[in-house]
Amino acid sequence: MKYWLMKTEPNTFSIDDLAEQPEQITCWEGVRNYQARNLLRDEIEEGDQVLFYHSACKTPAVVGLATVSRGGYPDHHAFDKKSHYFDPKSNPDSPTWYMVDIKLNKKLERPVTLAELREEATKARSPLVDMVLLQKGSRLSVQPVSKKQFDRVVKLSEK
DNA sequence: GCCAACGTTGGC
DNA sequence: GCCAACGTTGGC
Repeated sequence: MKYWLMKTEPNTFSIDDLAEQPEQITCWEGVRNYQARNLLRDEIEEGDQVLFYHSACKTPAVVGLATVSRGGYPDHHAFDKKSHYFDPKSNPDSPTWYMVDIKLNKKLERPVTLAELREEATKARSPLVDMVLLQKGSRLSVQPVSKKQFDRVVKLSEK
């Protein structure tokens, strides 16, 4: 089993929006970055665990936990001319873009803010020192997280 | 709203 | 293949 962090802008799709989906499942469509695409297509599998992160908002934070309920499959929104995510490069015979489905596990009792993660990362031997999210200039919207990092974030949410 | 960092595009 | 211009991300 692997661990991931996925970013979303709460104005577009928040943890509460996920909670309102049927079966609390959503497809993670619209990722249009090749590095993230490769993860979605090749690495992320059913059963993997996800940190659900709110970005580009007042208080950026990990706000929930989710489970991958379906591994990588073509993002059909790219084929739909009417979709905001339409991309003429992609076609059903040779899809450029992929997505996964995730299911809400739980909303964290207490969000773990970016500021808190940064502070935690300054501590000696913290597993968060090399967390991708905290690297300068890192903007990858789907990123790997180690088990230790995942567990530490969960623990911080229980404080 | 500002702006640094990064990714993509396209001319040459 | 280089690189300038442009677009996007995302923290602050």
